[in-house]
Amino acid sequence: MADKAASPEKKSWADVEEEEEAKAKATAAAEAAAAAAAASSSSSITEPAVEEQAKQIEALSLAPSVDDAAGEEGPPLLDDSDDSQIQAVISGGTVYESATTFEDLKLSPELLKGLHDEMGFSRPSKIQAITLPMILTPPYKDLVAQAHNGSGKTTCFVLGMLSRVDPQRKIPQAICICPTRELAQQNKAVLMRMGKFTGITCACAIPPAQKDYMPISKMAPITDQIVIGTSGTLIKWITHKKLATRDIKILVFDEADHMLAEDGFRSDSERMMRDIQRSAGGCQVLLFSATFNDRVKDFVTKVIRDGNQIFVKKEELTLEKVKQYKVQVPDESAKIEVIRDKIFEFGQKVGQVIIFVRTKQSTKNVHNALTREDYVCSSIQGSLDQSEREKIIQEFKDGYTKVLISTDVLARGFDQAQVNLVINYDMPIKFGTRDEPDYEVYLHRIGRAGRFGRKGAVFNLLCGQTDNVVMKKIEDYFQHSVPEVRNWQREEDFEAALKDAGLL
DNA sequence: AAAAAAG
Repeated sequence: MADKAASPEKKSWADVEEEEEAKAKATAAAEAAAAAAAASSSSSITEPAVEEQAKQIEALSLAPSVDDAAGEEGPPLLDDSDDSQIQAVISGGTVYESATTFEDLKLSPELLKGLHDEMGFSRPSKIQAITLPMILTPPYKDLVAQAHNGSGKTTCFVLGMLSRVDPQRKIPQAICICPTRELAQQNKAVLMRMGKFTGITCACAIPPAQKDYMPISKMAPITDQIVIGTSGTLIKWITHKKLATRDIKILVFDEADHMLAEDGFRSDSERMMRDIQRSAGGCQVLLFSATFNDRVKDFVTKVIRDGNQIFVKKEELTLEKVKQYKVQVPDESAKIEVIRDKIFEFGQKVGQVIIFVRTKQSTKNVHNALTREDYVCSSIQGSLDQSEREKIIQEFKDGYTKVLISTDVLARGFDQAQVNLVINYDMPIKFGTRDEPDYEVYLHRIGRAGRFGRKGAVFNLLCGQTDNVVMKKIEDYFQHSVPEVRNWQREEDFEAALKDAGLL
């Protein structure tokens, strides 16, 4: 309680790094909106005390989510003292105390040690404070939770899995499904660090590299308590009885909107859910993502009927600290020129860069075009052999390569704090359309910069009329106007943009 | 016109 009053700057995991300007103010405001959404989405408020709390939360949502410099009029800035008014969030008639500290959550000493000593987290982030009690309190209701990119969702479900697993029993008790192998591996790495002192083990269910191929019949049954993987391999392990599902207590869908989208992994996900629910009975389902479009949200709320729900309005979803820009270029070769001669000039000084392209072939083309003796670039896409994918990711995470060209394989979830510049070489388009943006992919891509409230910049390279139509639709959708870099040939214009973003 | 996973 005492530290609550004396915390003008929010000491959470956002500031593990040295940046003191990463005060996570934007995150706090945005997450309050999440809490408000949670309160308003619950229809059955009965207890008066609860109702009052819900009103407080609702009131918070009226505060602007803009911080400094935005210059918009309106009520005063939502800061941490207001923020601390959030004590409980209710949903479906169950009351949950929001957690102020990890200690409030009655986590095991081993887990607390992992959080503090290994991860360096001092306090839960907002989404963690709200969802962890929901995840960890009986009757272990299902949960669908939306929160901003880089706000700490992974910790929510990793802690959930680690807490609900019995370390003494050497059988699978928790499963996490991810859309890409990279994300599965990353989540496993986080879980292993956080659970370092628990003795809990974890298997990664992704296809092996060519050189490690082994027929499934020769594979030993899984004895790890937790399995994290991609849908195809998980299903394969289950159908070949290498992964027993009867003791699964918790099933997590990371990037859940994509895992449940019709043009995503819905059929695989439904099959997993059906099989596990059938063999394990009442297993808790957790759905996490930064995005849930109306279509998916509609479907999800039908699937998770009796669960807790937290949603964020799409207008409040863009990260304040990640400045977006558009750059008009005459043709494709100008895109290369801009990246090489303008953006790299400054971008390289600043941190790491991810360049998103639409097709696998483009990763190679752009890679070749950008390769010069003084720039170390690498590129990744899903057709590479697994060992190659791992090597490229490792080199990037180690900071050996500064510029990574990627398809949307890395659009979601990929977490590298040093990435503060994202370039949309191609704009994300819904498959089968010419000028219909994929809003969710756009948001996820730009979320690769600005992890945990850090500053970042995005350059959208626009060439031709359809690109402009797409950009305009994106601005309208998120109700966020994107300024233009005036002249693609002027280095000073890019310098100004990066300065404005706080990167220079 | 096609990212992603996997058979």
